[in-house]
Parts: sequence; structure tokens; C-alpha cells
Amino acid sequence: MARRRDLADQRRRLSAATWSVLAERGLPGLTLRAVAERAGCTTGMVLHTFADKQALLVHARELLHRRTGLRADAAQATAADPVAALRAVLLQAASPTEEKREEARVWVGFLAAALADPVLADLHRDYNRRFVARVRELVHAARPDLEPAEAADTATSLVALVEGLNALACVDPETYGERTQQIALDAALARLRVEP
Amino acid sequence: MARRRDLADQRRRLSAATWSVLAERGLPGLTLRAVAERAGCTTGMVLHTFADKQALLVHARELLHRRTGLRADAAQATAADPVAALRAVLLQAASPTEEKREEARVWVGFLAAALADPVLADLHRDYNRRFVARVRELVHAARPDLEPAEAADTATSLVALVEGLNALACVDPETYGERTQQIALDAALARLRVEP
DNA sequence: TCGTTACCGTAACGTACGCTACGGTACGAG
DNA sequence: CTCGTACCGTAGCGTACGTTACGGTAACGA
Repeated sequence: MARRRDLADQRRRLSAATWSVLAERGLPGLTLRAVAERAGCTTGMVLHTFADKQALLVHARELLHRRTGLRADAAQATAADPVAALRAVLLQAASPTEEKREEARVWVGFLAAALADPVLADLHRDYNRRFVARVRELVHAARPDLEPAEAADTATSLVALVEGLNALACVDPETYGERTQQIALDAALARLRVEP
Repeated sequence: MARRRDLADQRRRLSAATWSVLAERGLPGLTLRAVAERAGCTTGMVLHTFADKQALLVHARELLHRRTGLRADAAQATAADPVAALRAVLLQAASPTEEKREEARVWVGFLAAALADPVLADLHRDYNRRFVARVRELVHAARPDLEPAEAADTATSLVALVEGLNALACVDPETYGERTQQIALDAALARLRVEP
């Protein structure tokens, strides 16, 4: 036996480097060499940790989803009432701050990559459906009187609004600033507080 | 003098080929060779028509914007009342049909390309702001009683919803089908019909 | 009809990519 | 301390990219 490595930690570091490069240089700049340089290692180490580039992307995508999921759990848990929980979950999924906007750029990059890669497309679809399901349950908790179909439509609408805010904030953070995103979300949520 | 070419037509054809490749193969598959093959010519002809790849992308982006703008004009003109005009403009900007979904994939591709290319980013921001301005005026026409700031917030919200529907329909057309998109838009527009 | 010239296809250049193979190196076991 | 092995950096392979240069070709004026 010889020296052992922390494989999980390496994968985590390389995924973080992948996000960083993707946010900064975009999809065309996401090369194994760039990821290796950002992680402070070589392409040899990257391809000893992941079988190929797609495996790296898949792991980075999964880890990103898990991270946002945990953040959503936290936001949901600390909220006082169901409406506040719904608002907290949606707000943290949007990208008001610069840090979140970087995450939104990563999200757009993965979305564009998914258009050419069926595996990434499956992941994207799965994860988005899970997010819709979470929002749907929160909508149901906030407004138990709504029909299931109505709650589902509301959830897909809210998720679309959030992802639209993310996409637009990527390229025009001035128009889609923190205040604007909060106002947009609160306006959409206002329909849940009063009877239609 | 010798044979003359229709430069504008060539540019139009190559831009159409660019959209087609971008929708089908995604951003990584958008190579000059693929565009040339789709257009039925060679890379030599492409680079005699455009100075370089970026010029081709910029032209394709501008033409796409002009096309969607004209379609929005048409939708707006045939509507009976301001609310109907607003609804028609937003619906045609969303992607209910398969044909529109292809356009949405192109839109996502350009968005991702804009994250790495400042020129494309400028175009994207400009065009989106113009779309927001159009929607803002339609909102004002539909609800003249709203404060300007309120109308602006409503417009940015509606645009975000539409683009979110587009982005999500790209990767999950089942969840974000024609009916769902219409319901989402109508629900958002319902707030404009009644006094808050 | 013929020469001129704008046009574009062909071929190849340099570069950077994903990926592989091999050799050196550092660590844990004995 | 020393051996053996798991690990990873180095170097380079083949490929495909954007771009360029040049020669052939087709159309227009005369």
C-alpha cells in the first residue's frame, strides 16, 4: 500500500473549480486545462479523479443541485409560516446578490450544455421537477384550499419566474437587481394571500 | 466587372443556418464547418461573407431580434384591446409550439454565449431592455391608473416569467407545455384586470 | 466571343482541445 | 530504514477548431 487520497474531497474541489471557470469564462472556456489550473493541479489529476470531461460536469451539476437543495431546506426550516417559507425558498433560488448571480451564470451554462448533452439534460429536468414539487408542496401548505391542479400551475409559474429572473440577471444585473427581484416575487406571491 | 452576389441574402441564409445548428447541436456544436454544411456551402464562403465567427453570431443575433420584434408588432397590431395586445405579445414571446421551442433553444444558446462574449452580452441586454420597454408601454395602455414605477416592475416581472418559461421549456417541454405556459401567463395577467 | 474580375471552393496552417501512457515521487507497511 | 505501490505530473498523441491564402470558375462588359 502507498499514499491514499481523499477522493470525495478532490471531486468536491474540482467541481468547485468547474463552477468557478464556468461562471467566469462561460461554456466555451470550460476546458479541462482551465479547470485544472483553477484547482491548482494538472489535467492528469483531473482525469484520474473523473473518467472524462462529462463525468466531471455531471458531478459538478449534481453537487450544485445538492447545495441549492440544502440551502432551500435551511430557508424553509427557519421560516415562521408556510407563506414565509415559500417566499424564503423562492428568494434564495433567485439571484439578488452578486454571489448568487455567479451561481445563476453557472446555472445558465449547465442549461446550455444540457441542450447538447442528453445526460445533463436528464439531470436538469429531474432537478427542476424536484424543485417544482417542493414549491408545489409549499403552495399547498400556504393555501390548502386550492385545487391540486391549481397549486401545480402556481408552482410551475413561480419556478418559471424565478429562473427567468436568474437568466435575465446574468446579462443585465442593473435592470434585474435585488429590489426588482424581490418586488417581482412578492407580486406573484400576493395572489396567494388573497382570495381570487 | 464580374459576377455579383446578394450579400444581404447570403447573410440571411447563414444566420438561419446558425440558428438551425445552434438549436440542434447546441453551443459546442456551433462550428463554422457545421454552419457551412447546413447552409450548403463551405467555410471559405462563410468567412468571405462575415469577417469572423463573432461577426456571424452578432448578425444572427440581430436578425433573430428583428424577427421577434416584427412578430411582436404583428401580434400587437391585430389585438382588439390593450390587455389582449399585451397577452398576444407575451404569448408569442413564450414558446408554446415546437417551432417556438427551437427558437427558445437558440435564445438560450445566445444567452450562454453572451456570458463569455461582451459584444453578444451588450446586444442581449439592449434587446431585452427594448422588450421590457415595449411590455411596459403595453402595461401602461392596459392600466393607465398604475404608477410608472409599478408599471415598470410589472413589465420586468412579466418578461422574466416569459423568459423563464422559455428556458424551462427547452429542457422539459412536458412540464412546460402549451397549456401550462398559457395558464401561467393568464394568471400573471389576471392581476392587471382587477384592482389590487 | 473573349478578357477581366469578383467570387468562392480547396487545402492547409497554427493552435488548443480531450485524452492517454509512462515515469518519477511520496507515503504507508514491515 | 527500506521496500513497494498508489498516486499524479509531464509529455505528447490524434483530432477538430478558426482562420488564411491561393487558384479555379463563372458571369458581366465590350
